[in-house]
Amino acid sequence: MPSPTTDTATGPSPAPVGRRERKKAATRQAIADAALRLFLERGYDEVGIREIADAADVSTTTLFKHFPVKEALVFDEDSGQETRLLAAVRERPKGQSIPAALREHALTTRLAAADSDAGFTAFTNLVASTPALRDYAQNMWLRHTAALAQAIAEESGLAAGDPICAALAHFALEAPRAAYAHDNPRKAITRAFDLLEHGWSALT
Amino acid sequence: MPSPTTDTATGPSPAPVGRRERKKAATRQAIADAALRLFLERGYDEVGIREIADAADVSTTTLFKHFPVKEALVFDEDSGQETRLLAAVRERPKGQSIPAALREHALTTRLAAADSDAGFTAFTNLVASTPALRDYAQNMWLRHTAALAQAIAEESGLAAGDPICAALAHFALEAPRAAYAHDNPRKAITRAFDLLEHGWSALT
DNA sequence: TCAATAAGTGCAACAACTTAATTTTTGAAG
DNA sequence: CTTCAAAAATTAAGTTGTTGCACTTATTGA
Repeated sequence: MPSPTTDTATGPSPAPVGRRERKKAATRQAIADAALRLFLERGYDEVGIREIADAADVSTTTLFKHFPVKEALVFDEDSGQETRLLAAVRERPKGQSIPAALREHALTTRLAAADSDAGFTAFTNLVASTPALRDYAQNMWLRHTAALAQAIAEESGLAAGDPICAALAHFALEAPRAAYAHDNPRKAITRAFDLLEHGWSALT
Repeated sequence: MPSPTTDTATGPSPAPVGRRERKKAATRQAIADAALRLFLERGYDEVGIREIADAADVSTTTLFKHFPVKEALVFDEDSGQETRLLAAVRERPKGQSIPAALREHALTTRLAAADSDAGFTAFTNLVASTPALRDYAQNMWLRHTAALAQAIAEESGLAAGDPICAALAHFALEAPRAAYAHDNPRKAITRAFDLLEHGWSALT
């Protein structure tokens, strides 16, 4: 689940270099911010594309150059999340196991986004209460697990279709979700990944 | 995966009684048939709603009274499928285990639809090659597993959220899918459900 | 027979999205 | 600094899925 906030820290997001790319990124961000604000204020279905474009002071065509469909406005930095997730596996320190890398990623990136962000709950509610967004998020989640499963297969040398890869990918993305309901998410995540780590090392 | 063909046999579908309901069913079928024919001929995205309505000789308003969204035209009898699936579990003969009931249902209903229907492959290809339909089918599939999981929980007396129910539901719907790739689907299904049956009896 | 109800119609409208032609902005070469 | 090609944004005019509304027609049950 992507965080709705603006990237302020110099995180792992590819810092735009030229003025051109910086401006483009700024426009994109202005659109996403305006959209999220309006959606949270009045609900996803009550806000039209034109209105968002007006609020961000761009034309609707420009809006669609940045976001292919309306739903994508809500899951703005989703593609970045997936990139970082795959990077966490592919570029993990030598000697670190794949589940360990995933745990680290879950603890740093995902938990940090969740509890530093005050609007996170509101965001989650928005998605949960809007059918169109629920469906979109669900399919997004499936694409992420598929991509992660493939990356795991490549990194571990297992066959691309091996169900173990799919299962690990599935659990690794499900664990943080389940942990939010827990009173101590940090601990819940750690223990869940302990389980995965043991199972993984036994099976590979 | 639902079969695209018209119901001709007196299957478990609730036979319409009054003239009114019969007519209604007839229009619905006319629309679905026209839609599928056009989609197979020219592709999902190349056929508009208005064209389908014309082909079925109804107004677009009427079309949407029968099918809430365009995608639903393709998965016409999906809701019936789900009903029959749940019924197979809930109304199984006394003494029959849940996995056994699911196997029977897979063997009769689902396999029968698949290899009796010449257009089945074309239908599958249509869905697989159209992103909108892939996504829709995926979400449909998830709703089915959720519904099945709940039915299994009720029938077995396990807690509603028990992961075992979700897992059995998942595998029971996945098995026939995987079996189509096999050279002898009937045998593949039977063996897959043997596995589930043993696991189930051990765990409950 | 008659009134209630449900199915179907025609049309206009809206919102999401596309396309094409045009203008502005920008990075960099001369 | 000027010039120029490409990227980004705009304007305007569609197309398409989907809905609302006012209305007709057919079926049903009393």
